[in-house]
Amino acid sequence: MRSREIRQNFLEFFASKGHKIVPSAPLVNKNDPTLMFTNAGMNQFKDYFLGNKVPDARRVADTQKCLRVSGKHNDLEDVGFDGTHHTMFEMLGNWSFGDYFKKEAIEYSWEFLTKVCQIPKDRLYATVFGGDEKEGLEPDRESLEIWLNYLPENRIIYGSKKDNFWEMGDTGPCGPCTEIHADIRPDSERQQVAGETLVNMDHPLVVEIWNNVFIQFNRKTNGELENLPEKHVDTGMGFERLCMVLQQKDKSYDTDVFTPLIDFVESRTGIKYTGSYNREDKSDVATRVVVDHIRAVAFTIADGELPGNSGAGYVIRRILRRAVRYYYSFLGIKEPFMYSLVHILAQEFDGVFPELTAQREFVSKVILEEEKAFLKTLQGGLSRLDTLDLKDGQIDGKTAFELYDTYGFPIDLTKLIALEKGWTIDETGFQAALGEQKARSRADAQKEVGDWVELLNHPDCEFVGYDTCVVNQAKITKYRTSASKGTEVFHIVLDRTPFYGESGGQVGDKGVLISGSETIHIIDTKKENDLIIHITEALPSDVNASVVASVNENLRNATSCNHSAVHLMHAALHRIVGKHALQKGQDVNDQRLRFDFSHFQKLTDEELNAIEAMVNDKIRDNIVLEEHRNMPIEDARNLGAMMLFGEKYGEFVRVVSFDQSFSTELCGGTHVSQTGNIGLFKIVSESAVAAGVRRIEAVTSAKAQEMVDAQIKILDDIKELLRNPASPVKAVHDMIEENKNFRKEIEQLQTKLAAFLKSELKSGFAQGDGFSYLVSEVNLSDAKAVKDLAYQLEKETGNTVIVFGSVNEGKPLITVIVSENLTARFHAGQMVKTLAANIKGGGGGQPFFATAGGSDASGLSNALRQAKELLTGA
RNA sequence: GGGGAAUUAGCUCAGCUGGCUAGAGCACCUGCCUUGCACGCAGGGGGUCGUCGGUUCGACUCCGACAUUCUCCA
Repeated sequence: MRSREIRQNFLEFFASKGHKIVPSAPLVNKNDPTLMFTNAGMNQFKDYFLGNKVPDARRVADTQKCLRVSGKHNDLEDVGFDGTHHTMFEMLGNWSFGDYFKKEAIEYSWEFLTKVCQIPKDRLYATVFGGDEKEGLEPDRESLEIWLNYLPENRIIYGSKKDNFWEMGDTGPCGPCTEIHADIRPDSERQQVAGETLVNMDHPLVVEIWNNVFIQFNRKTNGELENLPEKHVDTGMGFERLCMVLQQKDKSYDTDVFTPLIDFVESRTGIKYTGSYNREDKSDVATRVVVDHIRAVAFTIADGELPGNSGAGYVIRRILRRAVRYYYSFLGIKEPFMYSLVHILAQEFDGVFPELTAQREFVSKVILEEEKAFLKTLQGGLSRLDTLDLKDGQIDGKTAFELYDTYGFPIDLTKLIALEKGWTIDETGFQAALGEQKARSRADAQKEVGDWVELLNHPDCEFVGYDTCVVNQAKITKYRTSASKGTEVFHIVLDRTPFYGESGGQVGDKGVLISGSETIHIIDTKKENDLIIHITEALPSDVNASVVASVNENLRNATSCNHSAVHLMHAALHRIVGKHALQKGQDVNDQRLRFDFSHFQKLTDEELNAIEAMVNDKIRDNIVLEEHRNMPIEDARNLGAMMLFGEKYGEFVRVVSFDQSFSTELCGGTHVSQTGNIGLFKIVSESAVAAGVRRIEAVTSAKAQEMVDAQIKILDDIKELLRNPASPVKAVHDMIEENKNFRKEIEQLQTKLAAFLKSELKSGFAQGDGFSYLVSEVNLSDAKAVKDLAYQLEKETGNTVIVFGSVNEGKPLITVIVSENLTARFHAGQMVKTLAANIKGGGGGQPFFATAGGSDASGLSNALRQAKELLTGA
């Protein structure tokens, strides 16, 4: 059975059981600070289990893209060495939110695996929770009883709390789970060793394929468990592993999920993939790394996360670079390669995850540019290694770390090259240096967030800021402290608030809380999931009193102008440069707007002018904002609202349009009530932020006017300086020409003057003992000119010593030059030091040329006299 | 967010512990020789040494701030 068919069967099966099939959530998690990437199927349903949100459907199923490359689950460094670990994988899952429970869940699993997938029943085993005395938990007899309808008792195994009791965190929803394991060993082996003895024993061919979690308890802060009013089912089945079982392979890389990619790598490198898991068979390891990593990288980029040097972007960069290191070292590829796999991947996932097909060119280009950049760093590191001067054939830890830390040269490559050259590496030293670096970063990132102090049991925080900037009777529902780097701030949550929490690229509001006669400043507002957190430097003295919450309207209005302008500009971009110019990020505050979008060339001046003109047209049209707070997502889609890849949208969305036929977007931000409020829109700059991504920065309203005024002022000032010429441009142009000519003339005059000065000085040479010398005051104000003159005279005369005294801005300067053949007799540096005493100064230089400066110009004549004495030996 | 590094001619880079009036290769221009795949030879043009301060007799070089880029960590 082809993998595509397996996935399809799963979704169709659960649809036939009344499940709603939902799309996969994006890989990158934007709202949950505790989770960088989606790492399990249930992530997007977390709020349903926590009771923060009511689900739209009680039965749901999907295939979820997951990434396990950071945090608790980090499989990155294992990938390539075995046949089961992957950075990105798909998790098939079905869910019941307070609907069906154990009986149906087990029944569906059994029916799907044995009827739809046709797995022989005698190859399946189940584990159920065996109870835990410490917790006072009974064994899960209910599940056991249900299983006995399908499996003989000897193939049902009791598991420990570790394997069969699932908890989301230290507190919250939890419950027992039942796992289904498949034994895919050959019959001969199965006859010798009973499968039930191998379950959960890390046998590569007796594997867990499906976990059904039954959420029935809530773990309270004091550790007690209480029964939940509604019971839920949460299941997860690794798609690649299921394919492995159904395609009768013992490694996921041998399934058709990976073989098209492996075939392509083989055809490009000419190196045959032998499927060996011996660590020494490097090309096989490298092939697996490449075909695994391209999936993680391509899908994350398609979900809107670009390679970068912090956060999720940095993780992507590291995965891609790991792949490059492997193909570079073990597949003999020295040029960008990963990008060429994108089209195969897009083809394989066409119709499953449309975001990749739709952005194939973009994703490929981003990867190509990133590969180019890294191959360049590799080259730099290689040449640096080449010039390394080694004592006793060892690269010390500090050097290895410097290569890695500063120049980005991976340590494993350093090791490899060292090995080839017969060198060793001080690895302890390297690890020590790395440890120091980590400690430093951790110490800095140290942020202590206190526990919430709950004042009111009020789970929701109602946002009323679309309609008003003031709430008169708000109550504080909870607060906590947060300290970082010595400064302490407070996080306050209100039952109702007009404050917009930073999200969707729009800054959080600032303003005040007024409690009686006290005024507390809100310095920022942030969002954590659906919680709006007001950040203050102080708490009101009575936290139980109701407060007036008031947003700084000037800042808010300026921000709204910029946000609405972004929408108009996004729409204008689509009309002027094309539909491919999709939003890749935005940053809107009261000062300016910044908009990143996918586009492959620099925007021309004409395009920028056209965009600016179109936006200003729409501003003058004074289009009234049309806002739908709760529109079903299907209706929004039918309206043609712009939807972004990498955003997770709920069933009901907020739709913001300025003339439905012009700009309609899903958006949670604040906007002007009519476009005329924006006043004026001016583009400030256009630049590149990453491969295939351009950025426009612009200003609106008062800021735009300020900018225009400032520019006009500059022009007025220039005109005035030029005495209001008919054409200032021509006037400046003429001036530049004139200036150029003057310059040439001055240069010519200077050379003439120097020649004159030189010929005059030449007659002043005196004869010493076997050499000539010249001691003279010269009237040149520029130290460089004196130096030039001295050099030239020395060159033309030869076998000579020249001493010049000059005054530059009231400060005396002595310059001494000695012909190379005389430096044994007269050391310019020594001489100038002696002479400098006369002018209360000091100096030095080389044996043949030296200068000295001082503070007493009146001593210059003495200095020159002394110079003559020195030269004549008097 | 924190650490490290880089910024010198159109491009790629050298310039060590301050002082050899800032260099190389490629590219460009002129001339010669030749017309065989990076031709050769001779000559030449081109640099506010990222920006702004400071230390010093003297700063590409040392110190500080800023900007941009690279890189590692969180």
